[in-house]
Amino acid sequence: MPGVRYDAAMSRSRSATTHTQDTYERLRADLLACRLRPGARLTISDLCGQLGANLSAVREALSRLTSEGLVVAEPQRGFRVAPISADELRDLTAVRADIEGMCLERAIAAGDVGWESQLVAAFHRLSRTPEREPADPQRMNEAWSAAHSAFHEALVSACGSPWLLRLRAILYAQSERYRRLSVPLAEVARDLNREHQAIMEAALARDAGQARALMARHVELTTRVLLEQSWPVEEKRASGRRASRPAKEAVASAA
Amino acid sequence: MPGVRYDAAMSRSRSATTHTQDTYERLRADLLACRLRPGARLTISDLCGQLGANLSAVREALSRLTSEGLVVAEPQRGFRVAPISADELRDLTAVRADIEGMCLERAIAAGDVGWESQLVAAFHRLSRTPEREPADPQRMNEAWSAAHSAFHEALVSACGSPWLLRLRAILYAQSERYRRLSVPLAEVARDLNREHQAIMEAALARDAGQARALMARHVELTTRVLLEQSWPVEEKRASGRRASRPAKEAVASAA
DNA sequence: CTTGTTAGAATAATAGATTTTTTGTTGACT
DNA sequence: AGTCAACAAAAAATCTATTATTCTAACAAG
Repeated sequence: MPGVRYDAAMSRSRSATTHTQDTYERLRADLLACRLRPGARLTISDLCGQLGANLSAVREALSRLTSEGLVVAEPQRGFRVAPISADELRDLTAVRADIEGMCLERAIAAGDVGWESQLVAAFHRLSRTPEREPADPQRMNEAWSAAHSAFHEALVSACGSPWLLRLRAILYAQSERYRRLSVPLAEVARDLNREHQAIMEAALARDAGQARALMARHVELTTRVLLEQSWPVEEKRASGRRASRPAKEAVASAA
Repeated sequence: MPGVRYDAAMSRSRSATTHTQDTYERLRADLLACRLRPGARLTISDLCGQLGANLSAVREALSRLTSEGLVVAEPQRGFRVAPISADELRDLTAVRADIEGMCLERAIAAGDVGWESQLVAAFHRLSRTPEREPADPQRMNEAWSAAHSAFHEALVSACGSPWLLRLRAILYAQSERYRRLSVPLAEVARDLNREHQAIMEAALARDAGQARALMARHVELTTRVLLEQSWPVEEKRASGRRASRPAKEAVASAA
């Protein structure tokens, strides 16, 4: 009787992932997209409702996010979304420019034709994806965000050092939150495609110095845009709401 | 009646920290000291018994350690101590040499006399602490380990970049596991005090180039010692035990 | 003797209930 | 009026029970 094999296949496909893992990924996406606002209190029971998960799952997911620096835990007072600040942004940008540069240099030294091809493909996809939601130009297009991440990953994928790539990934995720906040601000002004293309061409030409310089400028430009806006992203504490919403500080995607 | 204030003070002192936090710290210490061996299966219920904690606390602690790369989670199969390998050690060492160098360079540029004093103090303590347990020279002295960590932290504390220091801390912790494994191997052969002193003196002399070079050599030496030992740290799988112990792969401190 | 199957035991994942701690509010007192 | 303590409501932390999955090993068939 082949019934058993069938059952096994079903159960395996049913739980390729675990409930906690799911919750973690959704929370992480909400954090990176700033749908959960920096500094906001994260009430476990609310999150359970919004994500359809239970206490344990949410708590575990938040614990993981704590070590990633996207959430902060305060001993008997629960979790908050990690705050942001101009100082941190400056620091983060400087460090990220260095680390991305190191990765890029190694990738340029070690990359083969497979790396080149994937890079070209990632650039093509990115350049053909609109940066903002066609319906609402204030909002970033999720597909663009994914393509942008994939392009930067392709650039450094031949780096050869798992640890360097891991550090890079941490910094990229942190920067993503700030990038999201800058989107509603800088309307146009900037030709991102040209910047990306220049970095790619320097990389393909194996000009490590030029590639690093362009990458550093690319990373720093987003930061400058955000810092020049008189820093409008501070957490507003206890400001009287206009009664249009309940007293939720944070609004997740899964409501 | 002042009874209330008294109660409040008591309850506050009773729970300066949370149970989960405790569990996390103890597990982390066990991991860094390799009392939990790389690759070993981490059975939640066993850990509960050894640490006197409950499921949730252990699970949360393990989740945090997962993002730190000290533990790996396998979807429906629980947690394992993160494995080690010669390849990873080589990578880790190279990256850590770079990052420590960057931190050191910045600290040398920015450090004031307070930094110098703390560095001298940390070196003094380290140099007066025996590296190995006097009773059992195969085992590393915990106090030395703490002093070593404090010395390296003092070296870079004036770095001025929280993110760079954070990356450094991740890499330092990872290296600590390998360092522990190398202790029973390299009997003497090496004058660590002299190495540390040389780095300190270069730093105090504000010779960034020299300090970086010495730091890199320092980091790489431990690695070389370990790699030259024909890599004796692989996880032994399912080798028949001599029946002296139960089938526990991992033995924690709190048994 | 090897390979594959299956029942049972062990363990991980999930869910929910209970206990502490914090927080916000009311009311007494200066 | 303003300050401080007691109380009540909310939320976090802890603990326990239940369900689902994996692992072990015994057993049957080739």
